[in-house]
Amino acid sequence: MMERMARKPVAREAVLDAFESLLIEEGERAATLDAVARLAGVSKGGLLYHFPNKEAMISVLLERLDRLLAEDLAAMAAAPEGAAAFFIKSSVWADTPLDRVFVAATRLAEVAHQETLRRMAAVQASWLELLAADVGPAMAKPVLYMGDGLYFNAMLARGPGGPDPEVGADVESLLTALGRLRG
Amino acid sequence: MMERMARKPVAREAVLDAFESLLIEEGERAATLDAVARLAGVSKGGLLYHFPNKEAMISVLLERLDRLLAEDLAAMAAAPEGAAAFFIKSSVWADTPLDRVFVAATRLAEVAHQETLRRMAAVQASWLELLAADVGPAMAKPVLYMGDGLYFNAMLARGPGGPDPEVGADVESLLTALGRLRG
DNA sequence: TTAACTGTACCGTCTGGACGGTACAGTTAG
DNA sequence: CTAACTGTACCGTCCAGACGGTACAGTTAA
Repeated sequence: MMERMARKPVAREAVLDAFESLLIEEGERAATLDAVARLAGVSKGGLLYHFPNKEAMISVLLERLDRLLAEDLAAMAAAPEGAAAFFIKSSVWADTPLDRVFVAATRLAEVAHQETLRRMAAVQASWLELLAADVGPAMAKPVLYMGDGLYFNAMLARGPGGPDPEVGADVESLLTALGRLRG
Repeated sequence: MMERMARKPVAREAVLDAFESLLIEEGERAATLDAVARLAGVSKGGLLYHFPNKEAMISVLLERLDRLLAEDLAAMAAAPEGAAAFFIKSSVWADTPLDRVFVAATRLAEVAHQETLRRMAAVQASWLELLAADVGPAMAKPVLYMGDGLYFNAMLARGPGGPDPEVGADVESLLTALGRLRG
């Protein structure tokens, strides 16, 4: 098979990972092109070779989000414990690839990045649909909001290198609550 | 009564309100000193006359938050429908002074502003305490998270001049859910 | 087989603008 | 007279992005 590329673009993935990390750990303001290039171990020129501008970097990150989210939605729909329980459990930070892109995207949404906001809204709608199929349309929003609230609080709790709080007990109480909502 | 000031510092409140508005509607990055001064109808020199630096502006905004929050907590504790129902109802965006400072503070927390993060954590703890007194310690977190999730989603839904979604139905379903959690 | 060439994957530097903040001289109004 | 401003000019830093290179893998043609 012929190789179209002279060398493998190792920098490209490294840059994307670095961008994601900076968004997660230090917020959008810290995720400058210079900082991303530095963390990725790439020169700024090299970064801009792969991503002509910052917007392009964001857009590729959102593609990564879409891809991982599609997998997650499939798993949620097929979860034996039910979509709602799956959703609650997966609302806790576990440092999975999906968690990482999702939080990174949240950082962008926070600074009112339009395209990101649109995608996040679509994501919420998808989740709501699956939840409604599981717990009924009336209780879908309460469940969605419980999960989102868990996420929200975990995000607020992040300091610089802050230890992730013991959310295990929280998940337990949310699952108990879920049982009551199911009635 | 003697007037110590030659004129009333009208600019001061105007600046603070403008800062708040910019944080809410356009995010932290847009809330630059120049932008704040412009929106407040004040010169940049005038702004810096009252607030020697940006940090000072933030700190006065957080004082405003503390003040309004203390009132809200008192109302929540005394609410006839119960603290939890009061909390859910007040988790919806109503453009009250408290809503405004709170969302503004959230924007600062989002960019990892340390002092803001500390205050927000304290706020959550206060709410949790009152909720636990109302619905019991086991169901306090689920209720807290439902309210936070509502807030979180409202924030994500904000576009430029985006119409606030019909959250009335959401509140209804959350109150229904609250009833089941109590039962 | 090898020299000439092509395209990809980078590197390092520079520029123009924005931002936070300083300084300070003047103006208005109680 | 003094507090509350306005307005402008400026500084240092940081940032997005442009630009001109370099290194080298693969391709082509003599």
